[in-house]
Parts: sequence; structure tokens; C-alpha cells
Amino acid sequence: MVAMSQAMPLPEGRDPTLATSVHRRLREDILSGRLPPGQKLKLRDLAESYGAGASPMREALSKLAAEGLAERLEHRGFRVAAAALGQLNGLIRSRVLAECAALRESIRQGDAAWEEAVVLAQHRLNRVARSLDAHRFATNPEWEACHREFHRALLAACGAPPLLAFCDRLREEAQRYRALANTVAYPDRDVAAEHAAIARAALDRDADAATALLAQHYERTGAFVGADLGRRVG
Amino acid sequence: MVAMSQAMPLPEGRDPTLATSVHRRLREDILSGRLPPGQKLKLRDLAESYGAGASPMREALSKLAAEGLAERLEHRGFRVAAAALGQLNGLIRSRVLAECAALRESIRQGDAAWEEAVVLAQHRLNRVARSLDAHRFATNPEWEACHREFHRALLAACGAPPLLAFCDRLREEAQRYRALANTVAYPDRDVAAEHAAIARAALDRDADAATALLAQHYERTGAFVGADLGRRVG
DNA sequence: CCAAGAAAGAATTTCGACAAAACCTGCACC
DNA sequence: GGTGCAGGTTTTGTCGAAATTCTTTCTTGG
Repeated sequence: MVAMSQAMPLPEGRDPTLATSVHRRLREDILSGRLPPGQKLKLRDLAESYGAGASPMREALSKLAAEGLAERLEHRGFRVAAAALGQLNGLIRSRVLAECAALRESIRQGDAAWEEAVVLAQHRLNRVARSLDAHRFATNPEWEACHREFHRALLAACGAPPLLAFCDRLREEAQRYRALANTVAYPDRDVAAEHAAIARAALDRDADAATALLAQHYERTGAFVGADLGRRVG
Repeated sequence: MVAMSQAMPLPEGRDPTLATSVHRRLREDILSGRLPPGQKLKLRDLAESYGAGASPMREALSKLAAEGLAERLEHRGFRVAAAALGQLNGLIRSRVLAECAALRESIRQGDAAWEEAVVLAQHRLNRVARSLDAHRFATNPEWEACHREFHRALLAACGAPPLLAFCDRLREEAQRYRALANTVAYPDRDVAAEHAAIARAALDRDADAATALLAQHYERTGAFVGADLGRRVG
């Protein structure tokens, strides 16, 4: 009964509007790096390639611009958001500050359910291969999803939904930078061990250690990506 | 030469597009409370009242939805974002966490220019009346602007632009809640003294004291607004 | 030869009308 | 008496073309 009354009147994404569908696809293309930073987004071409009119396209672009994944130039159209070294640094610093604050609060407030969710997320992350190919690095979407869930689980108990949404957005943008650099960067540090250390510190309610490890985790990744980005630009 | 080359090719907001113009006005109407939370936003009515077609209106609404000031319901149009007590609490907690993190970093990194900017912003805030009317509370836009600048100046040196942008957004949303409750709430606490205390602690590089005061500052305001909101709803 | 200006070309933005979905109302039926 | 279904109505979402703006190119004068 409950299931039915939930399934029928709230199908959520039952018949997504063309604008939102295009928005999702376009976002995916930007995050994956298929649309490179700075690329001009011509309405005509996009409309043709995505099979939509001008209105839904424009709506999607406007939304992307509000999310920071595209830039809008008045009367000059849209382009994919730039990806410069300076912006990467600001992004990483923001991530460290925001996530450490959320993690500290999560550790302070988290209950047993939160602990279990962290344990579970870490377990699932460990059971998935990071790369689809054993020799060459090829991003595994499933690992990416588990990775995201793990980090979200850590912060989930902070009781500040807007902050969590912000962390999600930063995570997305960071994923974009990683995708832009990933053909080269397959650093052989032990990411799983880092995750384990963070999880343990969090479960031990050692906020100082957990936040320090988390900050290190992000700054290290940022250094790799930044090095590759810098090499590519100049 | 330099002045001319700066004035001509980068007039920034020279000829704002109709969509952005409408977006600004609509946002102002939501933030000021003229459009109450939950209000249905019918495209036809809006288009008529703002003197624009469907396309720019829809684009503005889409942007507002991405910013969190409006909600989108697929195939069911838009409505002004809700303003419930639970959301207010999450908002305040987010503000406290994000701004305290930014302030701590700002205190760690701020140089002499940052100190001077803080002093200046506080001075300017003190010279403006908080209410336009001495007897009854009537929001003074100039005071609001100075208030915003003061809090921004405090965080400005943290070196994390995305985090600052996030704080701006939270500040806006908080301003909306204040506007929704302001007919009643003219608490006679000494806000100027609170600001002075925060500024002094920051300039003394006492991060613990400064963040504690800042958190108290927001939580106190939140308590007032929340009390009024609760009285109105329940 | 270089600079400034006009005109053509291309792109963005906006409008008005069309199609599709949701909503409301009234009616028959269990 | 309430439920479910058909009708019309309102509202949203989409398309294609017009209007405006930007960009580029070509010309003209110094």
C-alpha cells in the first residue's frame, strides 16, 4: 500500500523534461572532459547534436552556468568553465575547509547508524577495482560512485544539508579536474590505506587526526592533478 | 589610454540581457519576501508582470532553481523555495560551519591589507543607521550592504573563492529569512558591539575567540528568526 | 601603409504560436 | 457516500522564425 502510494503520485524522474535531460547529458560531457575547458558552446551546434530546440538548450546552459560548470558572456553565448591552476588551488582549499568542518561536526554528532554507514561504505569501496584495466588506468564508474558515497557517508551526520550539497558540488568539480588529467595520473600511492586511516580516525572520534588525514588526502590528489595540468598548459 | 581600453571593451554590465534583468528582479522579490515561500510562479502571470516573453522568464526561473531560491517540479512549473524551521536550522548550521572555517583560515593567512579592510568595513558599518525609522524597524538597504561587506571582509583572506561564493549564497538566504520575519523582530541586543568583538578577536589573531563569537552571532539571529517563523507557522 | 568606419555575415536572444501534460469539474456507478 | 473515469480548461514545455547584437571583412581616407 505504502509502496504503491509512493510509486504512483511521486514518480520523481518519470518523464524528465527535455531541458533536464539535455542538462544531465551536457553536464556529463563537461565532467568527463569530452567538452574541454574554455570550449565555445554554440547554440546551433548543440541543438543539432543533442536533438533539441533552442529553448531547452538555453535553459540547460543557464543552469550549468549557475552551477559553475559553464560561463555565461552576455550577448556572447556560453563556454565551458575554464580549468586553470589558480582555480584548482582555490577549489582544493575550499574542499579542505568545507569538508574538514563538516567532518569535525559529523564526528561530534554522529550516532551508531552513522558509524555503520561509514563502515559499510568503506567496505564497498574496497571490493571494487579502481581501474577497469589492470595495466593501464581507466576510470571505473562503479569505483567513482563508491568513492563518492564513502566521502559522503563521512560527512553525512553534520546536520547541515546545504553544506553537504556544497561539498557534493566541489567533489564534482574535482572529479572534472581528475578526468582532465587522468590519462597520465595513475599515482601508485595506496589510496585504500588512506581511506582506511580516515575512516578509523573518524570512528575513533579523533577529529584532529581525521581532518588532518582528510586534508592530506585532498591536497595530495590536488598536487598530482595540478602537476599534470601545469605540464599541459605550460 | 589604459582607462579607455578598460572602459570600452569590458563594460561588464553594459547591456544586460532581458533574462538576467528579469532574474535579478525576481531574485530581489524573493529575497525581500514580496514573493512568499511556496508561492506558485505561473509563467503567464510573471511574463505579463515583468514584461517579458516565456523564454527569458523560464531561463531566469531555471537559474533561480539552481541557486536554491526556487523549486522546480517537472511538468508542474516553479514555486518559491519553502522556508520551514528545519531548513532554517540546517542553513544556520551550514553558515556557522562554513564561515568559521573560512574565518579561521583568513586569520591564519590575512596580511596587513586584510586587517585594514576589516577595520574600514567595520567603521563604515558603524556610521550607518540600522533602521530607516528610529521608532519602528524598517530595513535600511545601505546598512544591509555594509553589513554584508563587513562579514565578507572578515573571510576575504581565506584564499578559497568557491567557499566565499558559498558563504555569499548562504548569507543571501539568511537575509531572506530575516526579511520574512522582520516586521516583528527588532531585537534590542547590541549588534554593533558583537561586530566590534568579532573584529577585535580577528585582528588579534585569536581564531578560537573569533569563531566562537561569530557562531554565537549567527545562532542568536537564527533563534530570533526561528522563533518568529515558528510562531507564524504553528 | 595604417587606422577608422561601414557593411555583410554569424551568432545570440527574444517573441508568438503549437503540442503535451497536468488539473479541475461533473457525472455515472458501486 | 465515496470512487473512478471522462470531459474541458489551464498551464507547462517546445519549436521555428524574427529582431538584436556581436564579429569579421572590406573599403576609404589620411
